[in-house]
Amino acid sequence: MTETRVPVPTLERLAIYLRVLLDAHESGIQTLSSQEMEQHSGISAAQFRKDLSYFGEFGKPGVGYSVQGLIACIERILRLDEEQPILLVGAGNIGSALVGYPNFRAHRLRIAAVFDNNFVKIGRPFGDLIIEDIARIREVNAQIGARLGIIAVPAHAAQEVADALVDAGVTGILNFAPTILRTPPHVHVRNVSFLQELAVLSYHAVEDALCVNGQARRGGDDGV
Amino acid sequence: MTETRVPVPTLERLAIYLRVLLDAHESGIQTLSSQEMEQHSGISAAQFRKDLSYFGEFGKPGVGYSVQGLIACIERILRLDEEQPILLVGAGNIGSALVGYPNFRAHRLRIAAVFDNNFVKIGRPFGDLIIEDIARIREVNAQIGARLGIIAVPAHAAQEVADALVDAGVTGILNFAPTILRTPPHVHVRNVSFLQELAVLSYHAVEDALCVNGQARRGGDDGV
DNA sequence: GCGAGATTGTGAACAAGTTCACAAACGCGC
DNA sequence: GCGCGTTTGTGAACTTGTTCACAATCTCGC
Repeated sequence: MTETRVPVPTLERLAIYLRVLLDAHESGIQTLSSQEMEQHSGISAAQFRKDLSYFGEFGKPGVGYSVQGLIACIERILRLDEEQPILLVGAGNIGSALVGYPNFRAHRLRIAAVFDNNFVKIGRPFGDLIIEDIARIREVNAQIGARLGIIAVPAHAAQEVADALVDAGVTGILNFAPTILRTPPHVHVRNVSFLQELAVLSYHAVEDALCVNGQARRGGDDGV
Repeated sequence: MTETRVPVPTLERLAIYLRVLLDAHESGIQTLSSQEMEQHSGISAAQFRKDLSYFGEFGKPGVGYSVQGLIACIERILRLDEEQPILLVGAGNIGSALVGYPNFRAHRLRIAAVFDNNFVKIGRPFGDLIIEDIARIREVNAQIGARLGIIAVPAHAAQEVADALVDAGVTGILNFAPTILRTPPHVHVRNVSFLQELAVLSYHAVEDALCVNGQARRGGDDGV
C-alpha cells in the first residue's frame, strides 16, 4: 500500500465492485473471494486485489472479503458513505431521465436541485423537485453545499453552465453535452457521450473498416 | 501505418475529432492543423496524428488536414458514412431521452425501432415511432437489418434483452443497465454507467479519501 | 497446537498507450 | 527552381496500467 496516486481506471472499477457487493449482500452472502468477484464482475481476481491494495488491506487470506465490511470501505473511499447532493442543470429529456433514475438511491446520490434557464419551465415541478432559475444556482447551493453537478443542456449552453456550476462551488461535473468544457484545474469533469460510444460500436459492427491509404492526399480537398 | 489492431481509445477519440471537424466545417473552415485540433479538442497534436496514422495518411505536410476530406474519412472509418439503424429496447425514461436526442442525426445514427415488454406501452407512440413487442424483435429486425442495439431497461431484465438483441442479429450493444452482460465473443458491448461516473467524481470531490489501513481485518465482519 | 488447503497482498515482468523528436513533404515568395 | 518556414507521419523512449507468481497469512479439523 504505497502512497501513490490512485489510477482512474481503479476508481471506475471500485464502483463496479460496490455494485456486485451490494447484490451479494442482498442475497445474504457474507464473504466473497477475489475469485468469486471475478466471476460476478468480469474483472480479473488479480486486478481486484491490486485495486484494493491502493487503499489498504481489506481481506483475510484463506477466507476472502467480508461483504459488509468491504461495502463500507468502498463507500468510504468513494465518499458514498453519506448522502451526496447533486445539482442538475437542464430540465429536458436527459434531465428527466436522471431525476427518474432509480439506482441513485442505493449509492446515496441524490439530485438535490434542478435548474433551467427557460422561463416557461422555472417553477414547474420536476420529479420531486421544483425547477429553479439557473441564475439563482449560487444562492441555492449556498444552502445545499453540493460538490457535484450534472450538465444536461444543449452543447451551445454547456460552457456557460459549467462556469455557473464552478462558481456555485461544484468541483466535479458530469457532462452530457457533446463539448469540451474549460474548467479550473481543481474541477474534475467526466463526459458521457452516447455518440462516442455508438461510434465505437459502429466501427466494430463492421470489422473491416479501413480508409484507403492516401485518401485526402491529392488536391486541396476532395468534396466528400 | 502498420496493420496493427486499432486501440479502442483511438476510436473513442475519432468521434471527438469528428465533432470538432463538423463544427469547423459549419464555421466555413477549410483546413485544420493538428495544432488547431489540439486547441479545439483538448487532445494533443501528437496523439491526433498518431491516431490517424492507424488508418492512413490524411494530411498535407506544411498545410494540415482538409476539413471536408477528413470528415469523410473518419465517417467512413466509423461506418457513419451511411445511415446506421439502431434498435432501442426499453421505452422508459432513458429510452425517452434517447429518441429525443437531437445529436444523433448529424452522425447518421437513427433509432429505427423501439421495443418494450409492457403490454400497456406496446402500440403507443414514442417519438416518431410506435412501441413494439420485444417478442417481435427478431422479426422486425429482419426488415431493418440493424447491427446496433441499445439496452435501456432495468438491470434485472438486461441479460434477457441482450440475448434477444443478439438473436436478432445485433453485434454491438450499448448498455445503460448497471449489469455485466454475457454475450458471444463476436458481440461488442459498451456500458454507460452514470453511477460509475458520479462515483469517480465523488472520490475526487473530496481529495483526501483514504480508508484507514487494516479496516476489515479483525473478526469475521464488522457491522458497517 | 499443527499440518493441509485456501486466499490475500505485492514486487516484478509484461503489455498497452502516450509523448517525443526528427526526417520527409509541402507551399510560397522571389 | 530554390530555400525557408510549416506541418505531417512515425520509430523510439517513456509512462501508465495489467498480469503473474509467490511468500505471508489465515481457518479448520484433529
